[in-house]
Amino acid sequence: MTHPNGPVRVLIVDDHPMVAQGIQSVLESYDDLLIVGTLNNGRAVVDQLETLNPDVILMDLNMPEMGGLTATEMVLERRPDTHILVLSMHDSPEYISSALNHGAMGYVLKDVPTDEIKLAIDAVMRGEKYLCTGAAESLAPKPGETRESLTGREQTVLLQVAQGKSNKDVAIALEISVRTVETHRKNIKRKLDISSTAGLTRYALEHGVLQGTGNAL
Amino acid sequence: MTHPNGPVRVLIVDDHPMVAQGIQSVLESYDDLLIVGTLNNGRAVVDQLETLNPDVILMDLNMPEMGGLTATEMVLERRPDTHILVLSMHDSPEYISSALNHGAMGYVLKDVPTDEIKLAIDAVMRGEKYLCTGAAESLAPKPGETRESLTGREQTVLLQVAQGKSNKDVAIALEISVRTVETHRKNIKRKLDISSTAGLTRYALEHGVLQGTGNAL
DNA sequence: TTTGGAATACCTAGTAACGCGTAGATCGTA
DNA sequence: TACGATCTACGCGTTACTAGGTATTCCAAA
Repeated sequence: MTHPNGPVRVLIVDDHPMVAQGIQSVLESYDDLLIVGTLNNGRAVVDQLETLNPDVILMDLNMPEMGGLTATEMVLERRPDTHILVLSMHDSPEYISSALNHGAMGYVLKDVPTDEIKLAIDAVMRGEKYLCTGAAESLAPKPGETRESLTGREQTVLLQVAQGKSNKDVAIALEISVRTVETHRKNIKRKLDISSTAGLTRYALEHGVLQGTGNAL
Repeated sequence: MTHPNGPVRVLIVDDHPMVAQGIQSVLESYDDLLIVGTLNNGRAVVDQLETLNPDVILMDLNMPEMGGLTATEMVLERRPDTHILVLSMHDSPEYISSALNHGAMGYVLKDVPTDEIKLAIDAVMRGEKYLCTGAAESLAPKPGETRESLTGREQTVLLQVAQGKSNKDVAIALEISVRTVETHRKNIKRKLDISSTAGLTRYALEHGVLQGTGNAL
């Protein structure tokens, strides 16, 4: 650690100035925290990592230029003992587990009370993982609802379908037979209990399967 | 006006505490503003309108219980000279014009610099409408892209389609013939230059046609 | 080595949607 | 009143998707 007993160096990353400002004003009142900067995209984080030398990064996910997930990976490659705490509006399990898989130490929803951020920072600085209430609930397997998870190939197909491609288009793109695409699509619908293409698209949109995709229709 | 020369009474409404806190911390530095409260849903605004007596309401759109549009309408019914300034992440023309049609005096995107909020407040208090840069650009008709707008009926059909209904379902729901639904659908696709159902769904989701709809697939 | 999931592919029949086109009924307004 | 826009509706041939299946290959785990 670079801070035997000094304040925890916190970097705030969010493309919405209002959010960044809000977090900053909350954290400024704690004298064991030092805000070393606020940035608005992932690229800037990677660029200024050495200079700012943060212990904890509060990282938004959806940002222009470079998203939070990519930035998280790149930061951890360069400085593996940085503690990354993801801040996000999205509470779907796909987002949360994806963030954790990319190396984030915690996940806090933007609709939690502001002082919970301090709890999260303390936790990750102790080396613990931290999930806010909503995030933990979302990840927990629900009793009656053992959601059958999609295989990798099925997610790929779902992504394509949600982008507006026909079965034939998907078949060409993935270099497989149309029949195969039909089978995957059939299985996806069965697993998710969705009957329409519109439903598939909404699922993909709401569960982050499309993350990193452009918005072209 | 209830404030001949006193400070402007500002009410902040946002379901994300971090955003509310951020706005508050920005506005607290202006001594001609008085923050009379922060609420997290539209219902609370309507309930406490008399008590808080705000001159300006900074209103988020997407909130649980009661959204910003409904709240705006209800507030203006009760106190027509309240100035409502919408704060939103969404920059699609549908959102913006919808907000203005519901009586909002201004529209500010959440990704603008924080001090622009003060400009917006000053503007609406002078009785002017205020659109932040991104919002104004989004509303302005683009030269090469004279987006043909959807008729009311077409929006209705689009909503149904995006909810996952088949043409037949829509026909039953709207009590019209399947042929008619097909025609509307055809015209919508032509106008928006979209070829797939998935595209329609994404358009509906991203442009707020589905606002106020539950999330059931 | 056997088992099982995943990915691949095909069959059949039926239903839905698409892409052309055409056209009557309203309604507001120029 | 005549025009334009909107909403409504239909024909017809083609293509796409759906809902039941079954089956083969591959690879990893038991």
